[in-house]
Amino acid sequence: MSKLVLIDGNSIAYRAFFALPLLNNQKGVYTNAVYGFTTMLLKVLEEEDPSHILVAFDAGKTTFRHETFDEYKSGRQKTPSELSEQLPLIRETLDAFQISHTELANYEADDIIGTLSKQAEAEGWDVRVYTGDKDLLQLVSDKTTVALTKKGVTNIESYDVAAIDEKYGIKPAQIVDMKGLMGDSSDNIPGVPGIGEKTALKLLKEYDSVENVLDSIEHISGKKMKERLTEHKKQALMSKELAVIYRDVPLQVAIEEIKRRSYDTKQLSELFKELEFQSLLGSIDGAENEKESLEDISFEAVDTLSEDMLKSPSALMVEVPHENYHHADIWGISVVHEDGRYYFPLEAAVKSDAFRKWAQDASKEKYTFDTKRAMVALGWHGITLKGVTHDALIASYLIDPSVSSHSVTDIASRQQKNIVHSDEAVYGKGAKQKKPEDPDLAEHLVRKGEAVFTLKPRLEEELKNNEQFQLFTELEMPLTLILGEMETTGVKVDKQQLEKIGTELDEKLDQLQSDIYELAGTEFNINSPKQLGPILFEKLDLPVIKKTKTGYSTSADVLEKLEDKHDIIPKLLLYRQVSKLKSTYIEGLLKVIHPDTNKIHTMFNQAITQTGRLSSTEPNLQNIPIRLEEGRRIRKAFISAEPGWSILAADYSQIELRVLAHIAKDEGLMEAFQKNMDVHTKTAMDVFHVDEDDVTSNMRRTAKAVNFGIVYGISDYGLSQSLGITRKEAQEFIDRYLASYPNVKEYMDDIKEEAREKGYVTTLLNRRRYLPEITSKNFNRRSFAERTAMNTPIQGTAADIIKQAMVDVNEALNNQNLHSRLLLQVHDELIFEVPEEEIDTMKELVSSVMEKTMQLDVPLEVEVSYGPTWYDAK
DNA sequence: GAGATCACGC
DNA sequence: GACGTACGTGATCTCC
Repeated sequence: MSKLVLIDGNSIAYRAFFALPLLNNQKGVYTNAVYGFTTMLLKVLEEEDPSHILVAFDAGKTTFRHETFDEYKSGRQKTPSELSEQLPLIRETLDAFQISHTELANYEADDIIGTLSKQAEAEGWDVRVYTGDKDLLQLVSDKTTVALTKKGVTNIESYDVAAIDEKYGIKPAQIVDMKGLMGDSSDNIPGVPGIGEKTALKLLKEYDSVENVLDSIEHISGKKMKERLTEHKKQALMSKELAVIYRDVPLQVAIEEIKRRSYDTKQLSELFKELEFQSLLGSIDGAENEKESLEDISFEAVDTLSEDMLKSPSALMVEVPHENYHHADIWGISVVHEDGRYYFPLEAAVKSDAFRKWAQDASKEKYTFDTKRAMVALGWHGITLKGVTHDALIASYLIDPSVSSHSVTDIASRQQKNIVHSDEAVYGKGAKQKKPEDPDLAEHLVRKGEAVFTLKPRLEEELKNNEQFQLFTELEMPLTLILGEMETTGVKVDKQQLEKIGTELDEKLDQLQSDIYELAGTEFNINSPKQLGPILFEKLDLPVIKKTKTGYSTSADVLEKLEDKHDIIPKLLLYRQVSKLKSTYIEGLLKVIHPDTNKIHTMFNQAITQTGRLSSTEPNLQNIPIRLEEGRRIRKAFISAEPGWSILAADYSQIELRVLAHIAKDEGLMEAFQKNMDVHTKTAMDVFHVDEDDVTSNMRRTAKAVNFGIVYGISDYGLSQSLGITRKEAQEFIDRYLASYPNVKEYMDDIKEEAREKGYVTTLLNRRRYLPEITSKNFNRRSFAERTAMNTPIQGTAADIIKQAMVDVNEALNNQNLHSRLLLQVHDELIFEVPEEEIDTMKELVSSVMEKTMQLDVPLEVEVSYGPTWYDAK
């Protein structure tokens, strides 16, 4: 059975362009529409598996419709140049896919599609049309269906005859009559003034067509309506005519010629590389097997190491293929320096005194990619890696934190050095990942080493150009080692304690579950929003507050609004809270207790966030509950590894707002900190113009939310959500805030201007974040970029400070030969384990080092607390 | 395996 | 006509 897919090229490109942020490659070529178009194309090819396919484009400005109506499509906004530039690239992509595309002077893409679908139907084929334009619904028949883009590009809604009947109550052929009556503002088709979709459909249900409606004007009720129809008779007929797709276009392509061909893998992968569509490279059949040919590279694979193979400086690659490097599986090691390239298996390294000595010698310089991974994995094999002076991962991240992949391969290709295959190409991906044959693995690791070695000067040069070299060598590189030590040390957890809490939670869950079933009058999966929605909003008939794209929203903020409407609601909220604790924190944490150490070893990602903060995974120890007592108890399971030691927590008080006060040099705000006031109360005083004693709890709550908004860069919308007020009211609070703190206002304006001029913003230590969308014509994207511009220097500087504090504290611990150990960092706090006899020293030392780490115009304040468990350190 | 929804921390 | 709202991680459900 033949199946023809027809794609409305301009329409889909248009949708893709607006659905995606304005992406561009290194050369500054915009690619978002091409990307969106291509993802849709890949999905269509896979899902439809068509035998024939063609993409139709509009040609030129005028078509035969302009002869009927010279105002046709006039008044339309010009296509943005960022989009029209991409249309040739889309055609190029289609060529690489070997998919036919065509356009024809005097006709629109619609007409080409109409003509080919007619021909295909005559042959008895199935036809499927992809477009964002409802006009094409008129082509729907027994053989033809239309896929309309709903949201974005890949989210589509499919229309057959029944679906059109359901939605509009008319036949496909009547779509043009509908247009004739209601018109189409986007094409400047006038229709009949005063008639919209509703009225048009009502008339058509009774009279079938525009012609019949006009012939029956006297029977139609309503004086106004009669007048309108009489007066605009001609216009209605013309509008209908304009909407009719012409299905006998003199096409040059014969239908047999648009047979689907297999695509040109080489051309396509080259194009994707050029456009930097890394994620799509993998989805091209054959691309992962067919590695591009790289220039030969010579190396030695050895089983015994000698000293002359290990020089200073060398690139050192330790391949730890599994995401979690605490399990220490190492596939192989390569060393590359000026005089040679070597590959050897882990066993060779472990048994080699020469390697151990070299690796542990801080004076032997090493360049790596992801030092922490290599360091921790080697550490598990008893080798303490030292002397790393350059980490390409960290360098790449500092140069531009937004790039989606910092792999060796991608860093190399960004520097125009195609000398290393992707890991995916060599190892496969996902479940298919496997260790390749020895020579292939060896060559791959050597290539990575070669890339790291040769790219080092280029990356350093970029860092220096950005004035980030100091940030790199004196902050982030030392920090990597500290994080590695923290991860290797791990945190002791009391397994029995976790299990005990788990049992209690289970009992609660059982009780809640049966209560909920009883209140609902039925049993269902409470964890499924899809099942919960209908029960709440249909069976129990509660008011619908919010919908998601797949159904009713049942999120906590919705449920809170319904709290006193039904007894089931508080039970649900509690159920959610308890089951989150059980699954994420009890079961999740028990799962990641390392069998060898009985501790939890998280991994801090130092190269992921856009602001410079760290993140934590497997498990995430930066989101252990604290707000609600029920969850806070989880912290009782976090204990010190040594008997009698304590957990000590030191947190910066209001660090972001202090940073803001410093950056903006705002007197009102600075006063709050210089006098050590409660900052939210102070904000309430300034915003509401009242004395301290007259600040109500509600005023303070509002002020706190506004401060929160400032720190996290939320919008008026975000603030309105958190305070449960209207957007307008939220904006008023923001305006009052800025009026109270004029220098903050000035800072906000200046930083936006700076972002527009430079294209990026920086933190106190020159961390950088690019904001290309700050000049976007799209209001939402531009606004988002502006909020980011205001927020990133604040949050990023706070991140700089605590990172610097970690380096300083670590140095102090070493200098004073203390046994206390840094365990965790949670954005504004540091967690240590401390022997009894060092408690007093540490209380003093940690707070003074943290407070002195950076000299701001306002004092930094640190609060220290400690106890036998993390819970008690409050 | 991917995407949607929900929830936790800062 | 577009359209989505601080970030990052993780669990579960659902559909393919």
